[in-house]
Amino acid sequence: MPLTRAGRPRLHAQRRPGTTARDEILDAAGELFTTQGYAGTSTRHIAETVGIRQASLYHYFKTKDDILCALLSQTVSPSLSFIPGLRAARPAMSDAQQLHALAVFDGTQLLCGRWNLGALYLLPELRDARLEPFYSDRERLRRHYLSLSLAIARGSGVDPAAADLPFRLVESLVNMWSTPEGPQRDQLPRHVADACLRVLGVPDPEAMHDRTTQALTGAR
Amino acid sequence: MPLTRAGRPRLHAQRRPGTTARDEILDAAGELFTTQGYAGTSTRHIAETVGIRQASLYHYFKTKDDILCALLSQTVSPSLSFIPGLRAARPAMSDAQQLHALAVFDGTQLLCGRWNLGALYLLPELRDARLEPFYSDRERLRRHYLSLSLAIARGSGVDPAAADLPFRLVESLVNMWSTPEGPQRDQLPRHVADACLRVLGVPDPEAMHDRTTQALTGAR
DNA sequence: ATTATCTATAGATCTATAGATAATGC
DNA sequence: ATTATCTATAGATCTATAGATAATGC
Repeated sequence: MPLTRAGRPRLHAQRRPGTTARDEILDAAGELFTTQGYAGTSTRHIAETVGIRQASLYHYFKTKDDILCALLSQTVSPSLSFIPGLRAARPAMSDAQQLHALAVFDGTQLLCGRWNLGALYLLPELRDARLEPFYSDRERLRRHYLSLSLAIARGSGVDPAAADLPFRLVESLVNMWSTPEGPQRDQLPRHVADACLRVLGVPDPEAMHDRTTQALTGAR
Repeated sequence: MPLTRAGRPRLHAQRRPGTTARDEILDAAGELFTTQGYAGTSTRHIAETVGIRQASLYHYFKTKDDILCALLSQTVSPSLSFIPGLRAARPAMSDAQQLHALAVFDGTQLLCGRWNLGALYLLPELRDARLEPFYSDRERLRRHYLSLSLAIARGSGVDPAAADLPFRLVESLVNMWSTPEGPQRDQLPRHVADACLRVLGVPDPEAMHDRTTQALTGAR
């Protein structure tokens, strides 16, 4: 419980949330990268936003690129980790119920962060070799959406060309990120998940969602 | 029909399509802005891609910003101009038929260009005061999608929260731009338009599309 | 001694301007 | 004379490194 910490004191008091300087930097970079883009954000600008000198960033990150990597690694993995649990829930949950649950979880992840980090994946400037691991995680997530969607489309008779759209619908939540706070915004993932099923020809997804809740809680 | 043109000759032969130097520059900038981002593309890089010197760009554009504006102005306007024609087609075309036709047209616009210019609207770095006119055009387009969608959702009983999704679905074509050439890709706008209606609770949009074609051609 | 910051700066860029040059047009 | 290009460069960045400084920890 030290009141002050080792090292030369900063010129400015802390302005960013986070228990470590590293977290403060990531918070500032998260805001700036998602609003000004990666190339459009200078290391000086990040440092100023944190309230430290530009060179001090390099005590925590070897390069500007490393800051981006640290941010990206927070993003896709929770949704990927959600998948094994879904698999285990078979056959209690139908493909449609699984897709719905994944879309709600993934969509909530995208919307609930302090910054719109999901939008980083859509920046064309980031198609870089160094970032390949992150994009391949994301591609694995997309494939899972795709295989669930294909199975559902097969069952309903909808053209399989529609099977990429559920992933795209959830992804488009990053373009709705600025929706003002309120129940409207909180329900977006649910509505998008419903839309995913409608696109695949499943009628009445709302009722199905209620059945899912029952299946998971064991209620009648 | 001059074999050469006025002015000092270039050091390199033409590499980019276009009848004027201005068009060559826009073609190069279109490729680079959409793949490397705006801030990530230097004027030197654009000039090298065209095959001229960096300073020569400034004979055609006052600033780097002006190049971007010229590109953006090519994008939304065709879809906006498509709307009055749709309005005139009422009441021969239902709201659902109008939305479908708009989505096919708009989606085709997005996919058929030489570069993925629609993606420029999703770059966060471009939320700039100077570009406001372009974003407000785009917002007008979104509102039109929204009002058609709301009317359709009212009719089908689907939650009105779904009414923003058709615009988002069409918009997500910019993330599918790299789909390899072929019938698959050509039919994407059609499938997305179908999906727009399914999201709004319209069953069997394919059949409806055929009826639209009949209404417009006057066939039986 | 270790740590976290600071100051200072090298070297590479980046945008935009000034003015020279080499064609055509009249 | 006009035009489209070129060369050269000013001045403002930008990333990253070197090394000084001012705390705590032992």
